Amino acid sequence: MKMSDIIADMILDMFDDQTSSVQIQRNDLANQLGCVPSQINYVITSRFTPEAGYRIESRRGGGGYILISRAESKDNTIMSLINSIGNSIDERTAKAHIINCNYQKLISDKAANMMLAVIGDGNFRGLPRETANEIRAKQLKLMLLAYIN
Amino acid sequence: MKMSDIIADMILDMFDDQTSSVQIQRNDLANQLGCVPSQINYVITSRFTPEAGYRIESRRGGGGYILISRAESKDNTIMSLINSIGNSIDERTAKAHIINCNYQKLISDKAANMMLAVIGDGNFRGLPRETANEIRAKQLKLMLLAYIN
DNA sequence: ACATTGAAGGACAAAGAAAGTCAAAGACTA
DNA sequence: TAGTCTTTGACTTTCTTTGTCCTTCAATGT
Repeated sequence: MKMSDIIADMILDMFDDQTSSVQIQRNDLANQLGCVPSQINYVITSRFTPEAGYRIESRRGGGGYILISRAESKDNTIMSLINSIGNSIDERTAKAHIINCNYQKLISDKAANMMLAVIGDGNFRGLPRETANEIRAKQLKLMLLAYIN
Repeated sequence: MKMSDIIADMILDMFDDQTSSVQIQRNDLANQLGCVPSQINYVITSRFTPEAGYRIESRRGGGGYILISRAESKDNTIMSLINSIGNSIDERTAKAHIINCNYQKLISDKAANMMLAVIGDGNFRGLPRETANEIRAKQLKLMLLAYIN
């Protein structure tokens, strides 16, 4: 079996029905499994993606950690929205999605306002349209994910 | 748990709903917790910052002390944080502000996670650093503003 | 008043502890 | 065999801990 799969399984096993997040020590885990630390990063970036419903946080330095949280939301409406957003989205479409989610009570007013603030074209003034659309897509997906976590 | 976090929690616990300021004896506290005195300074400068709504006063010599006072209103604190952010901010600083706000209970976990998701460097990959910093600053300010409205 | 002394706190740098990045090399697969 | 996925390792960045030396202040004795 591939090392990457072993690592991924290991992490997956740490989630149980109760907990929706898992904390690991990168070096410890690497040591325990006999791989180099950076392979943990590889597994995380290739398998524990936003599209798969995972959010990553980390801290360096003494007592550092990597925290992997998964979306625990029953309604997967938002998850499928996340997956439907490609790697680029324009302001109009993004706005429509947000307003729609809010209208359906999937996200709160406050969250919707924060999202709208972020995806506004004004923030990307000066950038090529396509670049802006790509950044917007990444950010929107991550925000939605953070919201349902 | 990290010593720094223990110290920060200890100080936070000394605030109650009534009192908006806390006085400590650096050496006593260090002794009590089993760390070196200068670590108290580290915690204060890294966690109890003006941006997070704290003001520090101190006195040396016999009977010296450190006085930590916090701002009364959460919204005011966030407003002054917004004002302290210029038109450019790097990931590290933005992250520190967000984590701090969350730590001080100025913003919810969910909001903090959404903000962290947005300001992450990964979203801006490929852009010149300064361009990314400018976009990040705009977005962070707008999000904070959306949060308190 | 003045000098001395000891009790604080401050500043800063070095060492230590994690995690992140990136690119090159190797292995697999269509 | 081209293209993708994995593995590895060297180097970087960030955060924390520790220690040493410096400055300030109050009390005290002359």
